[in-house]
Formats: sequence, C-alpha cells, structure tokens
Amino acid sequence: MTLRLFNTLSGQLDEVVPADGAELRMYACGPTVYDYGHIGNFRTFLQVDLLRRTLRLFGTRVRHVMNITDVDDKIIRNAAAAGVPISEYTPRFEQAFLDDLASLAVERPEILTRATEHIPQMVSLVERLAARNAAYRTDDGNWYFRLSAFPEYGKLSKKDLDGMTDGARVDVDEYERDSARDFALWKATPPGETGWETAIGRGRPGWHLECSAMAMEFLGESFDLHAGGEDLMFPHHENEIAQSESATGKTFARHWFHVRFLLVNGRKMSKSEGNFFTLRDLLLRGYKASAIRLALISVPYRHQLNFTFDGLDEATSAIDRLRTFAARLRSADLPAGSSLACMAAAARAEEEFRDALAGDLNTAEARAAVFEMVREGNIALDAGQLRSNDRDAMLRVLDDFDAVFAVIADHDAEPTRAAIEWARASGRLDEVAPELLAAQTLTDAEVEARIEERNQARRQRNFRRSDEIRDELASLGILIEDSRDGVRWKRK
RNA sequence: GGCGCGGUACCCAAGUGGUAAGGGAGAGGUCUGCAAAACCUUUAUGCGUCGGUUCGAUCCCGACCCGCGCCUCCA
Repeated sequence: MTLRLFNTLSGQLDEVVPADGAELRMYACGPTVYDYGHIGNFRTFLQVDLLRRTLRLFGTRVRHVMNITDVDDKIIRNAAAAGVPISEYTPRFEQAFLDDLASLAVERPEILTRATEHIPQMVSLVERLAARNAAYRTDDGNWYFRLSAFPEYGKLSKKDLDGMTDGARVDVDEYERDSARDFALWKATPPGETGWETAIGRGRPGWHLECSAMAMEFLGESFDLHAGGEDLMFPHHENEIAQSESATGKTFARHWFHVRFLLVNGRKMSKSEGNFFTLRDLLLRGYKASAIRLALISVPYRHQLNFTFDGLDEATSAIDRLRTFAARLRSADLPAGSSLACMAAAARAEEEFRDALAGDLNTAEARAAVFEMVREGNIALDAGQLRSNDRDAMLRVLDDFDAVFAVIADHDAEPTRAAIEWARASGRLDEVAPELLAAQTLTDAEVEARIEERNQARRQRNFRRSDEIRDELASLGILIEDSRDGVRWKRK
C-alpha cells in the first residue's frame, strides 16, 4: 500500500516512496531545548510519529532523523538567567523532552542528532556556499546567505519576494547585509560568549544551518521527506532549501510535510492567554497519556485542532471503549470456526482503516472504521455468534490500529507515576490533582487486598460493608467494577 | 495588505454531485444486591447566508457574513 500525502512543495497529494527503493529517508525538525515541551509541540511530533508508523505498517523501511537544537538565543539567554553554562542547561530539557515523547508512545527516530556536535559540517557548508558566491562575510564577522544567488527562493511557501526584497535599496551600510532579506548563516560572537573557533571565524550557527548540515550528514544531499510544524515553512524551511540547494545544486527534500498548529479553547496557545499547557501539566491534572495522545492525533494533521478538556474526556472514553472491547475479545470463551459476517466486518475495517491512512493520513476516518468493527463485534459477542477465527481477525485489526495509534495497549501508569515523581522533585506537588495523589497512596497489592476484603463481605451478603469499602476506594480515585468474570478495578 | 484554512447535530469530527461516517454527551433498554461499568437502541428533511449551474448540491461556481492560521521567535 502506498501513502498519498500532501506535499507543500508541489501543492498536491504525492505518493511517499523511497527514492532508492529501499528506505524512506526523512528529516523532522526537532525541539529547541530551552523549556518543557507543550502540547502544541507534541501535536507535531505525534503527527510525525503517525506518519512513520503508517509508513512502517505499509511495509516501508524508514530512516528518520530528528535534530535537537541545543544552541540558540533563547537557550543562551535562559541559561544565563539560570546561571549555568548551556552545556549544563540543555541536557536537562533534552531528557525531559525525550521522556515526554516516551510518555506519549512516540517512537524514537532512528537517529537523534545535536546541533552542537555538527559544527564542522556547518562550517564546511558555509565554505561551500562562499565558494559559489552564495554566502558572504560582513565586517562584523557574520556570515549571510545571498538570497539573490537563489532565484527559486519562495518556492516552498509560495512567496513572491520580488516586490518585497530591496527594490528601493539605496545606501546599504557597509556593516550590514547586502539585502535585508539575506539571512544569517553564522553569527560572530565575542570571546566569553557561547561560540566556536572555526575556519570561518569565531561564532555560532544561525538557526537554519544546522538542519541542512545534519540532514545531509545522515540522509545525503537529496532525500525523501522533510517534516515540521507549519510555522517552520517560512522562513526556516525556505532557508534550508536555499542554502542546501545552492551548495549542492541538487533538490534538497522532495516532499515537505507540515503540521498545522493547534488551538486551545479556540485561541492560539500562549502563556499570556492562560491556555498554555505542557504535557506534564495535563498528566498532573489526571489525564492519561493515551488520552492526550489520542486527542492530539484524532484530528487530521492538515486541520486546526481545537484542544479542550472536553476533548481529553472524549478521548478517555473512546480509549476505554476500545480497551474494553479488546479485553472482552481476549477473555471470551468462543467456539471454533468463523462466521461470514464477522470475518467480513473485520476485513472491511482493515481495508477502510488502511485506505483512510493512505489518503493523506485521515486519522478521523481510520478511527471510525475501527469503531464500526467494535460495534459489530460487540453485537456478535452479545448474540453468541462470534467464533474464535472471528476473534483472531478482529484482534489483528486492533493490532494494526494500535501499530499506528498506540492507545489500546495500556502503558498509562508509568507516565503518570513519573510526572508525579517529577512534581515532587521540583516542588510542584500543589499542581497534582488531589485524587491522583490519593490514588498513589495505595499500592496495587493494597488495593487488591481491600477488594478481597470486599469480596468476602459480598459473599456474606454484607452489602453495607461492601459498599463502604467501594466508597472508600472511590475516594482514592480507584474505581471498582463488578462483572460476571469477577471484580475489575482501575485508577481513575 | 499578501498567502492559506475552516464554518456539518448539545460537543468533537469524517464525508460524497444522488440524498449525512465515527466518537463523546443526553435519553430509553439489557445486565446487576445496589451502584458503577459494559453492551444495545436512539438523537441533523439538513451540512454559515444568499444567489447560480444541474434532473438533482452539504459537496461545483459567485457574492457575502463569521472564525482562525502564516507572513516576526514560535511545533
């Protein structure tokens, strides 16, 4: 199966296939590690994860490179404010970021790469550009890219810069850029400030240079796909294209994948709006990692997603439904054989699920296909018409669904536990939902013991006592469900 | 101002030129010591407004209204 994906560069749906016929080489812009990641960041990384998981489901091998930007103005400023060198400042947030990705079940890219470890590659890129007269050094030691050296500039973001550049250029200060639109490749820094001594002078990389250098380092001068948030389209990706293609004369990335920003309560997320959430904020409020993941991937990547707490509740319920169905399938005692209707339901779900993903990663439709099968499966189960082969077929659909969505398999305890641990360590315990904290006061074994106590009371038909225990556990955020196959419980 | 996206039931959200997926919530029911959970059923004569094209439009065209994003650090 082949994925058809919107390509910002071509402006249409293009098939995503490896140019070398073997391995899909993709580069995704990673985080600048100056703070904890927020849900907007994670929507993008989650959608990239969805992309790579879908490719793999379709049988495509992936070599996915993600950079960690560990030097830039914000980092330098924040580290200075914290009174630590950046080499001490960034690892903390890099680790937090990677932990957050793991919490959200985001697969690790094949290659993670840091900007500060590729200074030589960046320097040689500048030298190549200089040799082609596409880069120049100003008297203050900065290096700029000469936009006029790249006539195709604007082809990604569809900007026509002709009228915007410098038609009215009069006297350009000798210390300034030749054109206001020329962008910095390398920023000169005085001794004492973060910088590297290199052949092109002392300084540090401009923002765009690292991505070009590292993408080429690990994927070659020309590769299959480049991903990032919509804001990166201009100027970041446009500049990457300009500097890369000017240096190599080759197409940089063939396919460009951009994820739209999310809104929170209908507005752009910002600290001043009071609608700014990190992953950790949400975990501490008691939302499960799986629910956050599902909420962030259920709206297709090209649409704005309006993130709300209602949406998280919806995702929580939806996951419960899926998990309950999966558990029900697994534990059901079924006769051998298969039924035509159930096999057909599974086959249809599988086909629709794959088709939906193949059509520009339509997660909403893919989800719907599986939920339809869930309903059909439940009906068959209730009617005693589901047979063991049907079960296997439906479980396979759920497996494929989870290979991409990754929300049915329950790994929610660890992220929540880790978030509480982190809150404890960083003096933020007051941000933890009381119920969540309460639920942590009992170990699983202790909960089981209380439940056994209640079971005993129930056997003696001492329902007053039994309800007492149930209420007590409920106040600790532990929900009890009596079922035919015994008592199930879960932490809220 | 330039570029772009969207307005579908109480909420979220797919979708197609031929009569509206899915999830959540609500209601009813099954089950249950009770409850919860689970499961089933049910919920848009209508898809921002007004015109047009068409045998037929939510889907195509035009105008308008509203919301949003990018154009500057930003995923």
